[in-house]
Order: sequence, then C-alpha cells, then structure tokens
Amino acid sequence: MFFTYPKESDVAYPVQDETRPSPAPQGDCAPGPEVETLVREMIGRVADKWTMLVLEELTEHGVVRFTRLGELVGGISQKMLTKTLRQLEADGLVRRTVHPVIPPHVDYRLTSLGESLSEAFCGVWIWAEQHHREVAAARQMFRSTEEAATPD
Amino acid sequence: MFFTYPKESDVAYPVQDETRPSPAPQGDCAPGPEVETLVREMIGRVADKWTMLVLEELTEHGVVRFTRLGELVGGISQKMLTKTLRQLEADGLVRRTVHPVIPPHVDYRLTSLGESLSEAFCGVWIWAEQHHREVAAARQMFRSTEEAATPD
DNA sequence: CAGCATCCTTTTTGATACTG
DNA sequence: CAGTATCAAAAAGGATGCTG
Repeated sequence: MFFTYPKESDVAYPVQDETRPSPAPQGDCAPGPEVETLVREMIGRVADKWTMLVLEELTEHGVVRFTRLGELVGGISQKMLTKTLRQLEADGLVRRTVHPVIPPHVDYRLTSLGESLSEAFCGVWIWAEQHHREVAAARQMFRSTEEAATPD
Repeated sequence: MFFTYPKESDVAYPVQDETRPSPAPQGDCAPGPEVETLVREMIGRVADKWTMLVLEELTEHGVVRFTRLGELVGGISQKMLTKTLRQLEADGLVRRTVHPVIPPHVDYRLTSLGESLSEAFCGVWIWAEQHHREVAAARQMFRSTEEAATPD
C-alpha cells in the first residue's frame, strides 16, 4: 500500500511549540480540574442519540404523551424512548405523570431543572443554526480533498 | 421504529391539554421547523462519547499532539481518538497539521468554527457546574423511590 | 510518533410478542 | 395506550500487530 494518509490539511514548518498553556482564545469558560469530572459525567449522560432530541421536543411542546413524543422525535423505538425518558426522569430533568384511567394516559414534561438544561443548550441550537452551512461546506471540501489524495 | 398507530388521538380524556403548541416556557430558542432538521444533524454529529471531550481539551490546551490529546482526554483508545478527530476535521471544527519530520509530528487545534462551537457549549458546562448536585440528588431520590416501589 | 488494519468483545438498538 | 420482555442485529469500542 502506498501513502495511506487520507489527506493532509497542512504541511510544513519545523516544530516548535505544542501544548502551549495559553488559554482559550475566546469566551473561555474554563472549568476547574475537579469540576471537569462532573461535567464529563453530565456529558456522558446527555451525549447519546436521543436524549437531546427528546429534551428538545419536550421544550417545544410542553406536556406530551408517550406515543406522541415518539412521533415528535421520529425514528425512535419505544424501547429507546422508554429508556431515554427513564434516564431523564432519574436525573430529575423530566417529570412523568400517570393518569389512572383506562386506557392508560401518561405524560411527560420538563422539570425546572430540565428547563434550565434546555436553556443551556440554547447556545448550541443557535450555533447549529448559524453555522451549519459552514459545516456543510467544510465537509464537502474535506471530501474532495480526500479523494484528491486517493489515487483511485 | 414506531408502529404507526391508526390515528393519533381519537379519544377525549378528562385531561387538560397536551402537546400544546405554546412555545417554550422560558428562554425559548425555538428553532424553525426546517431548521430543526439540520440542528438534529449537528446533534448527531456531536452527541457521542468523545467529541465534546476532545473539543474541550483542545479548547483548554490550544495546540496539542495526537498522543498528548489522548492522554488529556483520558480513557480513549487511539482508534476512537483518530475517528473523533477525523470527524471533527471533516466538519471543519479542527485543523490537523502534519509536520514532515521523523518521527512524525502531528498536531491538532480548533478552527475558528470549532472555537465558536466550544463557546456555544460554554452554557452547558456552566449548567453542569451549577446543577450537578441537583442531578445527583434527583438520582438518589429516584433510586429510593424505585426500590420503595419494588416489593423486593 | 501517529496512525491503519484486523480481530474480537461489549453495548446499543431494533423488531416482535405480550400485558394491564 | 404505555409499556415490559426477549431475541437478534448492528454499532461502538478495545487490544494488538504492523508500518513510515
């Protein structure tokens, strides 16, 4: 096999420094070393395929029933929906309410804690909205650069 | 996939309203219906176990080499690190620089686009920092409520 | 050092069937 | 309707060996 690097973004200059301690160039929200642990925990919780989506739909629609929520999220199996909701409930982000009627009626809504998280994610939503074009462009460029490096 | 139930709600329950169209109760960053699609795309991109962590470390340390980055993130295999970085690079969030020396020297840094995302995520960091106790408490309560309901 | 390739284990997810 | 239980498929992730 030949040169297997898919592509090179950039080549050159002799090495000098790396891992410079200089802080974040912008906003900077540098969490302390201990805080990082728990931040990671939270990320682990939320960083899955469905949690954010469910959170989003609950934010948008307020009080929603199980099946309806599944429709809103779209593409989720009831198994995953159940699991995701249980997790959110366990973390105090969602409140589950059972109405003792027949047939069963269960609805879900964000707790205030859940709402606060949703708010926190707002920034990311907005970012996605504002920058998705740039991402799409970057992706396309990456692909073409990639295939340029692949001698077919 | 969800099985498509015949009709959504053909029954009227003595329950108030559900799925109310009224907007988010608080901050409100309601993305338009079309925008949501791409927002979801972005979420799909970022919502995995490592991406945010890598982003975070790059935010904190600026320019970092491959191995070092792996150490900083902690617990990540080189396979996953490579994959995550490739993805970030493809999305234009990270720039990979190869220094043609022996032994190889490759470093990574955020692009300005990556920095903007990192900034957007700041809110989540802060949220985690502020609310992790509440989450921990909720979790504990959930567990005890749970086992109280389990007749062993 | 910075990967890629391959094999293998662990998780995750989905599709069904069944229940109160 | 709103789940649970179960089985099977798929994806993610890890370990190792091998390069330039």
